[in-house]
Amino acid sequence: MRETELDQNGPRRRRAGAAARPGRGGPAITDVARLAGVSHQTVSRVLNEHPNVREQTRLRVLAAIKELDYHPSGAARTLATGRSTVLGVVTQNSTLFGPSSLLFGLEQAATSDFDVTVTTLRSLDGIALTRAVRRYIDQQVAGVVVIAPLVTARDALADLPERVPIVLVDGSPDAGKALVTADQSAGARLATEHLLSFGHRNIWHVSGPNTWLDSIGRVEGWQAALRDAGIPPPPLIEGDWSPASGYRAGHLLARIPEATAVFAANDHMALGIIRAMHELGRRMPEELSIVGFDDVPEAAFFSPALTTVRLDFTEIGHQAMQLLREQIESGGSASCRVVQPALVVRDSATAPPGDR
Amino acid sequence: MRETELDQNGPRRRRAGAAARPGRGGPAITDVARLAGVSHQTVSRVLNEHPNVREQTRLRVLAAIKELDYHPSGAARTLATGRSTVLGVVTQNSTLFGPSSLLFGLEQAATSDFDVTVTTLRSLDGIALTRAVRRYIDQQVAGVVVIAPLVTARDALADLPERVPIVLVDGSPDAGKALVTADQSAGARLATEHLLSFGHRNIWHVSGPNTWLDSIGRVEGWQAALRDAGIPPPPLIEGDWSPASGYRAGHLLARIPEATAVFAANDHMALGIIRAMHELGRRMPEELSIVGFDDVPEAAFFSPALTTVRLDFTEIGHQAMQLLREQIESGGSASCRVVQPALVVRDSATAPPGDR
DNA sequence: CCTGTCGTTGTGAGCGATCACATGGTTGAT
DNA sequence: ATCAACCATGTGATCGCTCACAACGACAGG
Repeated sequence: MRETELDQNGPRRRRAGAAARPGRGGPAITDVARLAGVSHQTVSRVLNEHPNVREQTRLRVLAAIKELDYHPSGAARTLATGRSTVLGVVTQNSTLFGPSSLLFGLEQAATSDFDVTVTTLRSLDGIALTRAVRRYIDQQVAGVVVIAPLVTARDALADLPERVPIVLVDGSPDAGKALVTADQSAGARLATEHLLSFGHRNIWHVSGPNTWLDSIGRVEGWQAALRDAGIPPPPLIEGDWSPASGYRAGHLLARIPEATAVFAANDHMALGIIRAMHELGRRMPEELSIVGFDDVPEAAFFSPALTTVRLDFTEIGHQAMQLLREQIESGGSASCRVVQPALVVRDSATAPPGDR
Repeated sequence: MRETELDQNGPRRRRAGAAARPGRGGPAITDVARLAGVSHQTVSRVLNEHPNVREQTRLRVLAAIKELDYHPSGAARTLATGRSTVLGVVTQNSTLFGPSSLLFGLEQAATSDFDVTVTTLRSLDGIALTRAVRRYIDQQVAGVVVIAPLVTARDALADLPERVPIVLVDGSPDAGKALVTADQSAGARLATEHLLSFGHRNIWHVSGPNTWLDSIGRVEGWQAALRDAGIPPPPLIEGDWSPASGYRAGHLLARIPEATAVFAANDHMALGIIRAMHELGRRMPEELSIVGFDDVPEAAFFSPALTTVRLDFTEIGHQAMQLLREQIESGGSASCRVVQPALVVRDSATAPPGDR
């Protein structure tokens, strides 16, 4: 397009027609430049909001951009600058409520500034994780977010090249990277203290796998709360987040008459426990008080409605993005943000039998 | 570059050392070429598995690649070829089980061939959807997958440029694009016929919002199954997928004594119904039989364990990727794949009161 | 021995942006 | 009036790769 009056009959450039173009995607920066009657560099300046462009020129360029429906090529820009607007997110291939909510929260927080690409790993072991992050680095992404709730992730991430802004979510602070995490321990404390406040003295815990940092933190919070109340913690029942494991734990608990309350490390295990109690004809919360963790959308509709601990995943996503932006813009340091959970009180906890 | 033995002491180019390099990402194709003693074009041929390269040369190049830990720059390749290995997925920002499982299934199916980038939309209206797809096209993605379970998506996608391979998932066939979808209607039939087989004659349905294609399909299947059995369908109760809406529907149903069975359009609404029945002291399945849809992981632990319809989201993801590959490779046509659901029988359905 | 074809490799020109630097016109201070 | 400083703009190189085409040698057929 464009060809001024001077060379109207000269040899045609590759891009002839204005709209339909054979080879590539859309119009290029030179097309805009020609239409606006400026150099490609001036167009580039307008695109990048460089201050030293006369307002009048700016508007001419903007008009040309609009007329041609021009969109700058990310590939070319990446090639020229050596950095891109793509964010890599590494997460685990699971439909667990936590990780998948986190992903959505992150995506939401990144909108418009960045393009988010996701790699889901079958297992979060060191090798797979390192490889995934390396691949992102090779692709010259602007930054990487690793959702790393597993212990195994910690060590793998320690010896990663420093080349790229990176934020861990739900990981452990000692990796030396920027980190956003939920205060699992505080959440567990909230849950346990809620049960303590009803007078329960024998509060059991069904945990997640001990390979999960979330799990470890919740165990610690539970134990700490009990100890602070001068109560020695009963043995730990380890589950695997699945309702099935909660169900098994429920059957186990049913055989322990002195257990009047249980804190489950997630809502789905709590559901398993509830199910077991239903089967055995135990009444809740009268015979067993239960507190869960996560506040999945359906928790309010369990029978009894589950008292649980809520995490604001959207907030976590926002914090992570903020930390990442800081690093991208100013090469900032490895700070750490902790998001506090909140107790959601419903019907699944009450005073123990003896108290009534 | 090039510096043969001749100018070894000449002025150093930007990239001096083999491994550590200041400016950009890693070694470039020319570095590999130099080390292997061939031209950059030969390296390119090896990278792209061009047939006419002598085996010996090939190996030399491969060795050089390995030694330098060279990774080709996606940006440069995209710029040069005009196409990339990035897949754009457009979905809705929800943590609903279906959409999010779909996303994971898709990601899994794409692994290694493509990089998947996700755009989550707050609402799937025409404008937002079109814009998201356009943005992907501007970025010269290799293909686009749209998870479009809403009616509103249908029209928006009809008048989209043909420039890019595109596959709809969970959309409607009349958009004229390639499509992978679950046979919602057949699933609903399965559920309804299961209830019919117990002798139920008065089978109600709690549907999803009528803006969802899934929802519409399930309603149709339910009605069709009833009509085939010579039973006029009772009025439809419309929910919104949430357990809360199921709960309300449950209370409504409780007032209708002749309703002996209900088919809920998803498991979480089924949970809401169950919850309402618990509250009202109705026994399930004796007083009300329930069948759900989705088979969420926790459905087996509802009380009663939920009979439901399962969709294989991994399969859907695979099919979508396959369709997309066909289009990318051969510019193929707009074929359509339908995945069949399966009934998962558990405890929430039994014969109606009168039959016992 | 000349010529044509094929397999293998190299050369140079893009792709579409940015960056470093050069240029020319205004200003304001000397 | 002179010079520096600054603004607005343009020029050409460059990023790392692929593409089109050229070049070269080997080997066949006339």
